[in-house]
Amino acid sequence: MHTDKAWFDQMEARIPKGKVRTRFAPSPTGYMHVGNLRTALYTYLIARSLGGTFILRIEDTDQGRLVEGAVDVIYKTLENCGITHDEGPDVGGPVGPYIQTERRDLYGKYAELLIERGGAYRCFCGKDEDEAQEVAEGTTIKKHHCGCSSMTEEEIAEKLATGAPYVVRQRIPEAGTTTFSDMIFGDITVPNDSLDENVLIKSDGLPTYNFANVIDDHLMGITHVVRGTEYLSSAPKYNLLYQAFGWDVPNYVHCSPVMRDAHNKMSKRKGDPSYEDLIAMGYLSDAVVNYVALLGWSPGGEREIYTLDELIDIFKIENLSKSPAIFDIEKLTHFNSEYIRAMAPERFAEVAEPYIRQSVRKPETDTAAIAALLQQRCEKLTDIPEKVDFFDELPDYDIELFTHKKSKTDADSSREMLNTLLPLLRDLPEWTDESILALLTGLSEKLEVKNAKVMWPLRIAVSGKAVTPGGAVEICRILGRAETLSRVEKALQKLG
RNA sequence: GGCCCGUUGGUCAAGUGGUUAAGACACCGCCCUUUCACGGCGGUAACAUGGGUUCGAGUCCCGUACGGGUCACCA
Repeated sequence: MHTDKAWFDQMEARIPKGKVRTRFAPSPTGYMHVGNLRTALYTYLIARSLGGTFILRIEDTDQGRLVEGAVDVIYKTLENCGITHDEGPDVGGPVGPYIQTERRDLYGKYAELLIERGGAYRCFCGKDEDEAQEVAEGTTIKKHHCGCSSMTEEEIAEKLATGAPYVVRQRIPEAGTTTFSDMIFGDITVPNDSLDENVLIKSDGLPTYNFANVIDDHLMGITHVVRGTEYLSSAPKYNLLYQAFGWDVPNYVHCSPVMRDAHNKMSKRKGDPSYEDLIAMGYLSDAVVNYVALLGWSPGGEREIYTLDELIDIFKIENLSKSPAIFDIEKLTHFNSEYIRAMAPERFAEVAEPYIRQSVRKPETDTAAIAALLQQRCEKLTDIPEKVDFFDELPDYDIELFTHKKSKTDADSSREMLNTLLPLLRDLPEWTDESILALLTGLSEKLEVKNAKVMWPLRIAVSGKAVTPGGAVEICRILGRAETLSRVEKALQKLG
């Protein structure tokens, strides 16, 4: 069994050189965790800010966890977030394929090469023999240790001839230390005897993450390997692998996790929202991206609101934080309301429309006018239906609402005011914001009372709610004259 | 348990030997106001801990505590 040098040279020749190349390599689970999204974002920002190439690779070597349609979720999420890839399964590229299961033949060949170079060996021990490893208090974990690593050529050939199943394991030097360098954490040195000789190729012939990652990152010319800190302790082993192949070691960027609280990572299983969940909860994609960028990274100034392109301009790897960050939905909500308020009114009307229509079904109602009232006073799109439901139907309200200390109103004063108002509204020549406002302020001046004294009862009468988007004037305008008069009459009946 | 990493207000965080230790969210108060908001102004609140080094330490070193990661034919 010997390796084909020409073929390896050909693979090497495909690798683009001289440019920063990063990759986002999710495994297709069917949804995008917030932590994953952030990793994708940082990976993208590193590439873009350094004028490099951003690649999407799908890591689906775990056959037990395949999910239908999961890859589409990844495409869709990245697209919605504006995180565009230059190479990937859908757009192709010079170093494809970009799906690991489609690369399966590669790994075996590189495993052979590694064995030749002394960086790995075939291990014929069954799975069972390894299961003694219990991670319990007070127990010392014994590393994998078997005689396979020192079998002679003849013994190996003999085993292979019998068709015995085997795995390929990494060979780790027994003594000494290994040092790797991370762009966030700096140099980290570990004793080699703390490193286990992990499986690189499983008995089904597919590679483990440990191996596939190194091979793919190298063959794809990845210059900056961005991933979570859960891989920090495996990094020395990856370094040893690169060294055994004689390859350049990439820059490592290990990002700390996004936490749900001080002790636990965000997780779908524990009910934490994924990206899709947040969108369904009424958050804007741009706001989510902006907020997530600032979880574990800070540009240093006082500004917090940045577009994706602005993030590209100011992103620096050294501003990434070493410690975990807790996801705070309250702060996301704040970002979201900032984004909503900053939208062009027409654009907001567009995105708000379906939410308004959830509770405002009368076709004649001017939803754009309602949107205008809403824009400055909603934090999430999902706040909308509840805020505007009174436009369709006057709720059954308590006359206690007419009592408002600050406006100096109560049921009696409101009855009196509405009685005065009814004919004036009926006879108002024009039905516009300006004319209604003029009527109401004119009346308060004439009666020498605060505006609120006339506004409050009218707003309650037409909305039946203590809190509304917009005041009496706007609500009357949108309801139209007939509906306004009818609601004022109803109020007068209630008030006796 | 071994190895590795981390620790500035409730949360996100700035800070790279000399600061009254920024800013944001949340919270509280005041102002504005046709409700609620928005907005404006102000306030409460932090360097885990003990030793060093230094004229001087949140910033450097060591220990301790607490937390996290990892120790799979999962990624």
